[in-house]
Order: sequence, then C-alpha cells, then structure tokens
Amino acid sequence: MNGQFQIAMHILTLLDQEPGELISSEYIAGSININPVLVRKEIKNLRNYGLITSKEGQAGGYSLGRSPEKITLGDVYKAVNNGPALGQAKNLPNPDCPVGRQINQHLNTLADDVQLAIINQLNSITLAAFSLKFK
Amino acid sequence: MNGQFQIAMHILTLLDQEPGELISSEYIAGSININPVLVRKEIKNLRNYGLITSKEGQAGGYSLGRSPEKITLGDVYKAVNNGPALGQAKNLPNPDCPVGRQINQHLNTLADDVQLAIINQLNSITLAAFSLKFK
DNA sequence: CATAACTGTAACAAATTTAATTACATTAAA
DNA sequence: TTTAATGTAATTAAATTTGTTACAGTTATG
Repeated sequence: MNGQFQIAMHILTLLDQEPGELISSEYIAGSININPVLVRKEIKNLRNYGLITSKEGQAGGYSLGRSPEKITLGDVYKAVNNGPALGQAKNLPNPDCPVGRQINQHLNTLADDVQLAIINQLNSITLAAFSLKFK
Repeated sequence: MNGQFQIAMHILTLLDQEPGELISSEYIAGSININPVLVRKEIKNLRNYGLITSKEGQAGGYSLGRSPEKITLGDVYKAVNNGPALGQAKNLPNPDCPVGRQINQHLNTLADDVQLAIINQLNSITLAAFSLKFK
C-alpha cells in the first residue's frame, strides 16, 4: 500500500492555491517533504490524465490542467490507480480445488464492485471543494 | 498492498464448503497455495474476531466461528484491516506550509468516508452468499 | 501411556515493492 | 550564454510482505 493518492492530492491542492501561477517541483517537494524527482514522476502520470500541465525551461513549472471544479477526487483516484482497494494476493490458487479454481474470478468481480463504490464516493467531491479547506 | 483479504476470503470459503467438519491448515494452504504457517497466522487474526474457531491436537483443525449467514464480507474486511483503502503516505508534510500543515487531517477524514463506503458495500454480501458460488 | 497429527508461535531469511538519490539531457527565459 | 527549470533513466536504500524453519503445546488413538 503506497502513498500515491495522498501525494497526488497534495500536489493538486498546492497548484490550486495559486491559480495561474507556475509552481516548481522543488517547491512542491518541500511542502510534501519528499524528493523532487518523485514529484515530477507523479506529475508525469497526472499530466497523462490531463489533470496537470507543465512548462519546461527557466521560469517553468506546473499548474492545473483544467478548472478545479471540473476535477473530482474520483478522477484523481482513477489516475493514480493504486491497485485494487481490497489488496492483491500473489498466490496462484490450486486449480485442482473447486474453490481454488474459481476464487480469483469471484474476488475480482467483488473488487470491481468495491472500486465502483469508492469512485462513486470520491466523485462527489471536487478538487475545488477540497482545496477550499486550506484557504 | 497485500493479499490478506483474499487469503481470508479463501479460508472462510473453504470452511463453509464442509460445514461442521474440521479442516487443517495444511489442506487450506494446499488450496490457496501458500505456506501453512501463513494460514495459521491469518486464522489467528480471524479467530480474534470470532469468525473462526480452532481445535488443537490430533484430528484438530478449523471451522467457522458462526453461521455464514451471519458473517458479512464487511466483517472480513474489518478483521483484516488491510490499511486505508486510499493508501498511506509515509512522508511528514512541512508544517510551515499552510497546505502541508493541514493536509493529513483532511485526507484522513476522506479516508474514513471511503472506508465507510467500502464497508457498506461489503456488508451487503454474506459469506453464505459468496460461498454459494462454489457449490 | 506413547505416538502421531495437529495447532500456536517465534525467529529468521528471501523476495518484492516503495521511496530516495544521483546524474544528466533538454528546454526556455533572462 | 548562462541559469533555472523539467524529463527521465539508472541505481541504491529502506520498508514491507511473504516464505521457511524449528519447536513447544495439545489431544485423539492404538
């Protein structure tokens, strides 16, 4: 279980504090208290989902990819795709056992349902609403 | 992200296949395809939550702690307590930053809401209903 | 009552995953 | 042309998870 979602939320919240301005990975890393390279890696991912835009070169930096009212926390969750919320076993169940043979299939549909419930819940909150708590 | 929930579900499903009988950790491990000690470790935990009972000595083994109609998958989820579903960052945010200072608090209430949504979803399914798929 | 077949648990080792670091190429403003 | 950024690869370090070994404790059974 890793902290991608938290890091992503921290980044996006920071970017929403100073709308229009470009913020550097070093500044962001200083607030999160992690390595700037990790920030840039996570931003690379979030940018693939249109949540962040970046500008290279001196005076470059990052800003939100679209209005924070149009970013839901469900969007963030889907972007980080932190693996199934119920966890992921790495065993290969015994195919000679009636339970072992089928269990992964049933656990997977279960995981899908849970993921849907999570995204539903998170879609009810926008980044704008979340980051309002810090102003 | 680990596989505790899946292992727990596998164990409980197996126990529900042969009601009344005692099943050994070795048999269970053979179906899951993991080490028997891991099975006993997970069972120790599930037993603390009343989901499994055990009997020592020769001809000993495991069985369900209560009727499978009275075990919901939410109970299992709570028992394994796989850590927050949204993940867990291990950084210590910068307390001199307005965002860093407060973000963990806000992320935690978010995590609580999500956990509630998950448990709600999982409580709608009993072990009896789940394990029926294997009969 | 001795043995065999289990559970219970601790201690350690291996494997995997996550996070951190270093290095440097690329870009663009000043 | 220098400076301050991003972009990204490669490597190392740390933490977590899983697997293994060993053995003490328990109880049915011959």
